[in-house]
Amino acid sequence: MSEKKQFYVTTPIYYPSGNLHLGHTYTTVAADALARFKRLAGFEVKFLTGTDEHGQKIQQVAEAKGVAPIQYLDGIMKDIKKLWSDLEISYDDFIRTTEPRHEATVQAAFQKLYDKGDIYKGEYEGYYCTPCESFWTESQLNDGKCPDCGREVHIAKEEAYFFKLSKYQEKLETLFAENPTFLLSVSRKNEMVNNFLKPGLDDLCVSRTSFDWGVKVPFDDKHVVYVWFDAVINYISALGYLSDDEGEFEKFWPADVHLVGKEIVRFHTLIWPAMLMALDLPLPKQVFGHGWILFDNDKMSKSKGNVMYAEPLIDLYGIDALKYFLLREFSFGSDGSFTREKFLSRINSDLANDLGNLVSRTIAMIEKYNGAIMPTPTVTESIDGELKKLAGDTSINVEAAMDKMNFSGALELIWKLVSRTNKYIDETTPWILAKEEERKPRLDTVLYNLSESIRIISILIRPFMEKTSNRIWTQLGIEEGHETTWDVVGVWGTLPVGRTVIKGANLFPRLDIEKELIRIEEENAKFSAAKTGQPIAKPEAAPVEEAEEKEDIQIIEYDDFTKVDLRVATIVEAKKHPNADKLLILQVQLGEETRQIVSGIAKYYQPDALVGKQVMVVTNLKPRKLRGEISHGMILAADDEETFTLATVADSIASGTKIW
RNA sequence: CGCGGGGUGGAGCAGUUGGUAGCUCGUCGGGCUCAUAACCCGGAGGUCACAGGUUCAAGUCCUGUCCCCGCAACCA
Repeated sequence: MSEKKQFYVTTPIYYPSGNLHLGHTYTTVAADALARFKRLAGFEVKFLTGTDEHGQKIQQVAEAKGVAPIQYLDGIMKDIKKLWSDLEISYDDFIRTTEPRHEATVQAAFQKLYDKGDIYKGEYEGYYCTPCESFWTESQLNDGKCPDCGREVHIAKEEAYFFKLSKYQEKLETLFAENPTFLLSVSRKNEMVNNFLKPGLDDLCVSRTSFDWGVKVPFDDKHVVYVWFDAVINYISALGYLSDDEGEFEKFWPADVHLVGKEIVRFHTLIWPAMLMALDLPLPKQVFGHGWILFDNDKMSKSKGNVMYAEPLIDLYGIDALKYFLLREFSFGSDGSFTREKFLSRINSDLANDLGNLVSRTIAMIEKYNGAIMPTPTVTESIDGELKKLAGDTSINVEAAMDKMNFSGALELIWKLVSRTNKYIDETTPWILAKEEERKPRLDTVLYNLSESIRIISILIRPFMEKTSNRIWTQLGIEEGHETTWDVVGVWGTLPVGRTVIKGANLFPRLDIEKELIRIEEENAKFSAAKTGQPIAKPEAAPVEEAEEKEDIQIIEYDDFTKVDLRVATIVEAKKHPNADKLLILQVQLGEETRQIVSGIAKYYQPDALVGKQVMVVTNLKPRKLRGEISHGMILAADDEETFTLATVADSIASGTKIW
């Protein structure tokens, strides 16, 4: 009678700035699979996700929209929760940092550290980058600009509270030295140690006075708590730390693993552990910094028009296909590139051909050869041994892979069993056995073995694809019960006989790749347009400012079209942007006028090659600075996966001529 | 010397504490016909970017070189 073991897994709390894309989905799906796996394996699981709702940017965005921050947040929250619910994410708790239970813990923790002397009052003077909400030292600046975003910084001085991060330097060094699996994957560890730990840690400024959308410092309400200090506390505030009821905290802390994206590893492996040390709390057992999902090898970004959203994929192919793909295709530690081709080919080969077809042919044979009744195995042959052995081993190996967060490895192992089972059909040739009456007992055994293997597979895939798992059970004529538990996943012969099997619809119909490529693109574009009010556009086209909240732009009136002033321009000068790799600064002739346009075409054109070219230009776009250079208009161009080409005119014509 | 990631058969990727390369797709040939034109078997194809070094042994450690990618808002 042992108590259930606990397992606590978290995702980052997401910053609710708009629509979550496939990248966010990735982390959460991974956490979900892990949580489901652990539940299946008999653990008492706590799976936490949430949103990070404080900070200057939220305040600014809300102000721009003329609503209170919390109203703005409530709206976005609905979308996020809907996405998780569409994906059937099995979180146990969803924490918002604006909830009283969280704010109370933040304040209590802050107070505790202040009382202890690990937070002290000081004065901060430095270079401040407003958009990044970061102070920088002079040596950190890049050309006098913010090293993170490249924009202007200004000297700011403020009274502030500091956390004695430096005090924990040695302890952190020891942590990394003695606990090689604290931070995975390994490359990230080197990054932390080399870049931050070795140079030495400075005390961290943990309060701000420049805005007030945050948790008030309990003993000094001019200050709000620094968003990162605030944010990481969520992992313990959700458990009730320093509240009236610390039951959950005692039960689940320390966390077994924090799943985080690679860009926030620093906060989770230096600052957060130091905070916990200061609070005299045990550290999370592991932080896993996973890679990004790129889109066609590029970081997803709204303005690049290369954001892939989860919703269209779910609508088109279902959540199981998406979850399977995300966790199977990519290696969790490193970056991976999403392409529609990969996605579709995975569905076809792994899900339709291998798994779907296996179930289909097996059930079809039981219907055909045994009147749809699950037969009783009686005649074992040596050839069965290999299948049984692999089935038994697979669950053990899958568990080991999952413990290492090796999701793709786990699925690969499961699919080895799928393949082996398909092969078993070829080896045993049931259709031949069926021709001879006296071999019926052997046929029965073969059919049973196939079904048993499928039963085992259905349990193994359950953390990743619950819907499919359920559908397989229905086809096998079983329900959730003894035979579907993890305890008997590797126990051959558990599947009950005598049940009626039901041949359902194909688990995963084969897809016509060519057609589906187009559908995905269309649906994603439609979704993106509906969500953001922006059509897919070139980078320099996006006047990002109040880009949200416009109506769907599918069809426009003629009058709308005439609002766009298109003209022929002649490029008279082109040079590289000094502070940007992708941008060229062009001087173009528009009739009498010469104006500057910054264009993101450096990748495709040499500056010299452009001079003299006539191009089409949108002249009445609101001017905008791009990396410090004013851009007054936009050059039109077309591109697909292979080619990038400027839109030009068929014959030479005077610059400045209007285009209709 | 801004920071970081990476260079492994045609494509996309794995390669744990160093021991003579694996997977998926594709391709070529064969088998089978229960099944979703699916499944099974076999073949071809890699001097693991390059050059040094450590070692009995290196894709896997060290040094150097070359090349590719990302670094505006937001953000896993």
